[in-house]
Amino acid sequence: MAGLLQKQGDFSDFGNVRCHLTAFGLKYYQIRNEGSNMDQYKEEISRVLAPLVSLEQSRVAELLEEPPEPEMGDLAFPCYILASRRKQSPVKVAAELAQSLSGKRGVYWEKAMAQGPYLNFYFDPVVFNQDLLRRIFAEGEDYGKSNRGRGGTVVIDYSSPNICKPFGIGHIRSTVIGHALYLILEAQGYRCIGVNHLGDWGTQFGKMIVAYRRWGDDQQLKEDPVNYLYRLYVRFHREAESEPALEEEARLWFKRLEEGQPEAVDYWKLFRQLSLENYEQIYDLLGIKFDYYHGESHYNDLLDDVIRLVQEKGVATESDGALIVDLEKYGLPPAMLRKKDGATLYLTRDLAAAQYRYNTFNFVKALYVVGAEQKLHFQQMVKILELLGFPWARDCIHIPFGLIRFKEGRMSTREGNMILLEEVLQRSIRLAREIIEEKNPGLKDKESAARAVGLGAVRFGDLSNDRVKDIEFDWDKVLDFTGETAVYIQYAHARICSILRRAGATELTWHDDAADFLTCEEEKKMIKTLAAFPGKIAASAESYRPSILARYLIEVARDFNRFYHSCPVLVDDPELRQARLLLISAVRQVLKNGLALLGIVAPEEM
RNA sequence: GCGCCUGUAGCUCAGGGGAUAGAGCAGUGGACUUCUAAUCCACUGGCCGGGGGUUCGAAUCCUCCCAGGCGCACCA
Repeated sequence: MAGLLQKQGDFSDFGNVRCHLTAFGLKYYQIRNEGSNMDQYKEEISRVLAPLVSLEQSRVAELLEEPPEPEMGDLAFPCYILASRRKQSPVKVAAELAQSLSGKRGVYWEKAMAQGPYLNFYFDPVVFNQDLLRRIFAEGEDYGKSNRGRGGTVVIDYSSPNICKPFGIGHIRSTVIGHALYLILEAQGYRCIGVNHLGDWGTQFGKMIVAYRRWGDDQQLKEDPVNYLYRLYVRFHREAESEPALEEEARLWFKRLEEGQPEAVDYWKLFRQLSLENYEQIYDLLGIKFDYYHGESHYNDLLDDVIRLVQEKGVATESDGALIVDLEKYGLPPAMLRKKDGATLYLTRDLAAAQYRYNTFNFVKALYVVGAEQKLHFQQMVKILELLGFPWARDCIHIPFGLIRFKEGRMSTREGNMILLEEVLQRSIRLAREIIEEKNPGLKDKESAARAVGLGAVRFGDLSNDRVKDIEFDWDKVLDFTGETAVYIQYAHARICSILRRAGATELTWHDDAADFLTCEEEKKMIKTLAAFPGKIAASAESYRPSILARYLIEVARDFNRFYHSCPVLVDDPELRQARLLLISAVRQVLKNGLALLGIVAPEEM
């Protein structure tokens, strides 16, 4: 077990330039459904209610909440705060309010009733359904989007693997979460810029050069570059335990690299190129793109300026020959910017990168989708940027995520104890292919369905849980396509497509009369859930948590499955049939739009 | 030692001041002559880590403790 833990340590160190992750001090705001139709409903109800309860209308709107059960209506006003003011029980207050509203209705709500300490409002279901479905049909692919970002630029630093190390399962979190945030923020009207901050600089290259010069073999490098480099890296650390001089030699080679010594630079270029080619295969498979591959080396020319700036501003001091920033006043340990041998560090490069990003892109936010274990690093970075007088320092936000860890004994790969992301993806796709072969042998394009399902499963597994929590890697769980998985959502989508195909309903147009037919419980619940979509995207964006959207899509699919089992769509009654076709078409739209924001493909057949 | 994160059903997790704490998996029992059963329905399963506090009301906020994880000057 100790051995395993050790391996885990190696692994996470390995995978980690930016690979694990969190946003400290982050408040998870409860988002109001800005731009969603719920606003109109709250607006109307709060306008009626405000004078009766002697509160500001906006305050009333804030207090309105959704009841836990559908029988309790659609929006509820809790009467507790009035109770203490009026010195009456909340139950009595609710009853009196209901009394004064009895027989009244609005455009959107049709009645108000007291239930215990709550005043519950019931929407007019026809108006509600018309409103919402009309909107979904009108907006189509844009349903759910908003323009809250107003074109502001958000720079998102994600994936960021370490050159010379294979793309392990540990890298998936930053890659997939970062990409989802990119898409989600884009849907909120931000201009997103994705940066892959490759770990292509640092003393590790000194180590690689030493290892390759000692033990390297051109032929093996050619055959399987990244794995071979990784083996050399592992070997370096093993040998360095008994021969500490290796470490010193590595530092020397990195120094040479920083000074531009040609042999060192040639090695570096070779290693970088080979690694990049490997990563790009995986990005292609995942459908992930970056606007810039600006690795750490990209900022080399700016490092002198950073050092000069911190010295001029008097924030840095010499200590034992190294250049550090004392952050004790701020409750943080000292941060080192230059080692005694003159070489710079990760933090130095990040300070340069932050300034570069601000100067180049003029961002409103710069997100760092990086493991939680680097929280301190980003606290130091932001504090130093503040000390340097940059007002935008507070817009640099660490989006942390938990580690992927392994059950003991689960992993016994011979070399290095690595699980390669590529292997995970391929296995998942293979399993999807087998299941499709078994369940739907007549399917035309099995390969693309298998890819959508296999890749979606892995992605969703990562996105559906709160990112701050550690994830235990478990093959059985990764390869389980039942229950709360992407497949569940994709399957609902495919079923809808199938019904629409059978009905020959390719071009559907919404008409308000259809709302009269969508009145059973499953339909009402379904429509209400669809109405929540824009608010869920906004909440995901605001708290940088794709899991909110992922969980919501499970709910949509679940509501659909319940509807599907109790309400047949292809019935004889032409009006009911048409109404249900319109409804499921709207569901399809939401599922498709939502999955797209998570980077998951929704096949029409599977 | 100091700091941060996590602790909810057997397992994996939602819920982050309000109405009886919810899903999935696992278990048991049902539902395919009917739109794909990768689905659905029912049942079983909880001192929400523990103690104190704030509040009309706490899984949720504060505080202390316990357990696990992650950090804490020449790695990234």
